[in-house]
Amino acid sequence: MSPKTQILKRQFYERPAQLVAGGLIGKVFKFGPISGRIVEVEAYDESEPASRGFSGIRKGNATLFGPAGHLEVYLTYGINLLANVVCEPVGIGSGILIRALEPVTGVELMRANRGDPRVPDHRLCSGPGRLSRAFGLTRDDDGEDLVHGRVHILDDHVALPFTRSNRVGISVAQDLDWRFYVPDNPSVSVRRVPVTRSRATP
DNA sequence: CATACGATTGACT
DNA sequence: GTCAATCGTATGA
Repeated sequence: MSPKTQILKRQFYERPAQLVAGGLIGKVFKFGPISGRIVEVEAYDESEPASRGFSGIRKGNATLFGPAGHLEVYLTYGINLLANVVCEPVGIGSGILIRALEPVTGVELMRANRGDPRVPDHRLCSGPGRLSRAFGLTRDDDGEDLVHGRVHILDDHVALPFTRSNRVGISVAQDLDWRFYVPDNPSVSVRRVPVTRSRATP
């Protein structure tokens, strides 16, 4: 008998981002009728310069410094909303970027939200901006409580094997292997990640 | 004020 | 492969 599906508890999130990140792989991100299984995330720690928390509390990142287990939704490139899971106790600005999901329920709603009927299932949530759009997230969802609010992360006891690489799309701290993803999963974002060279080719 | 620039995406050569 | 879209925030004159 497998244990019952449950919402992840507050204490799950009150840990360093690198630890929570690995724990999120295989969990289910759910917003109303729409849900997807997490297959790619990146950890961002307050102490390193690629993190939005690195420079302290600012106008747009207060949620990140709030209590763990909340969702931070923020705009990048003036175009895309990205979703962060807040980690660590109040006052620490660390979190996890959800980068890709494998659609589970509400696939046609996702396609409608994406606005393109030709998008194949495995591309609906294959990127941080794409999944925010597929789920219909808005800036009003910034600060949503993942434990008691409308957006949840569920544990249905499905374990997926995952590996790590360096993170995508950043210009600093590129050496940290804080991207966690399920190898060969078709929903993982396809952007090429710069290879971390331990030694430059001569 | 002016300007630079993102934890990206989609269109195009 | 290259590049524009688009806008809130940060930084400097």
